[in-house]
Amino acid sequence: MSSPTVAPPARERILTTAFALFYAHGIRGVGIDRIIAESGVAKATFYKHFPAKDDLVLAYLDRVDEAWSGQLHEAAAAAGPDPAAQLVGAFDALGNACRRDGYRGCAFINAAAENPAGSRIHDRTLAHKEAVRSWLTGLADEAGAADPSVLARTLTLLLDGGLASGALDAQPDAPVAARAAAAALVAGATAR
Amino acid sequence: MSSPTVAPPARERILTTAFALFYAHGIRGVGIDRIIAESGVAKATFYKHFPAKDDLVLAYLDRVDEAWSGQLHEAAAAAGPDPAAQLVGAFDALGNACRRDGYRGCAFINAAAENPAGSRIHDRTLAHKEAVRSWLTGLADEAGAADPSVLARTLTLLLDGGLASGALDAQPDAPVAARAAAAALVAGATAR
DNA sequence: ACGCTAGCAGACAGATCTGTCTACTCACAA
DNA sequence: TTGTGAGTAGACAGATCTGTCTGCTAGCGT
Repeated sequence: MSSPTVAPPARERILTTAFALFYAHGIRGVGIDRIIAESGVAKATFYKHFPAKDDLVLAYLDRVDEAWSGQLHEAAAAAGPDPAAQLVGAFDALGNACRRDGYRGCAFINAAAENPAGSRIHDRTLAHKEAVRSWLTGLADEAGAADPSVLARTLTLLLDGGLASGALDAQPDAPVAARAAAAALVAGATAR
Repeated sequence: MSSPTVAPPARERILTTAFALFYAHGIRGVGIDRIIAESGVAKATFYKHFPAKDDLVLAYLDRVDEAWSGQLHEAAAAAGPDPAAQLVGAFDALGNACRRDGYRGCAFINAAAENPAGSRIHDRTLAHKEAVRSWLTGLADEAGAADPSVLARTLTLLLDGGLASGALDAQPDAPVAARAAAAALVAGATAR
């Protein structure tokens, strides 16, 4: 045992609580008061760290981005050094995510669904998806794909489709089918 | 010409208004008062037709289901009599949808994102997705796919992915890539 | 000892949202 | 003519939600 659980800083508590609540109930479905109550923080403290609810939402999305990108990269890396194998291996992250309890789809897609097109939240979602796609494009390029950007785009479709539909029926065949389709498409696109 | 368009019935006006507003701003983003005001209906009338907001949402989703299924079937039929070609042709509906102005993704996915897992709205979404998938499974079967349910599942992933990500960046290459991938997968699965 | 910063506790204002309820109008059919 | 059904107009209750503001406490460096 180390120190007697010193102190969890207020900002961190808020963010952790918001992460769980936003994801589980949707952004509009969770009020500031509830976040305040469940994170055990004073209202003034909350508004010192996050001047408006949207600021908290953005911080939440950043945390989601960090987590999801990490899982994607890890899964890809676990597939070994071959870029083509990494493209397919990334889909293991999808399977893991869908299997997790309380899984409710892609937090970014959900957030974008609740917010108008020009909003900061919508833009952040776009940036996230773009980052994933450009990472996949890089891998596809290394793998020698005929058209890396098309392959990457196609793979993001499978990924997003798996994220979206896996949220509905919990049946595990969605990520399996996604992975298999990815393998076929990667093989087809890199065949020489 | 039949009857001279007698009167615009209240229920219909409500539904039309709700369709536009819910889709554009999200379900939680539109209040009853606004629907009342924009459809030019009295509050009592509204609550006579729809005892609760959720009832209106359900009616809205039914209308969406009708429209989207219709477009899917039409696009498939336009591809001719060959079931394999129909599976690919269905993706033209995706392209048309993404190209439409004010396109904001799949109304069902968006609705599910705003509502908890056990809700009637969530269930309705599930039923819709299930209906699409079983229709695709039938086509895949007719097309002689080795495993019709896996092919259908894979195609729904591409479809949902296109619906979800097409909502973010308006770039038209998503539906194009989806269609191309569908063609490749259908060809691969039905090859003998 | 002093002041600064971080935090806690909670009242409060103002807006908004769902749903109820009363009262009136109009068309139409018995 | 009289009743019924559908609709209009809008006040109202009660909840909830965001954001502000006032006080108080406690650690910490100087």
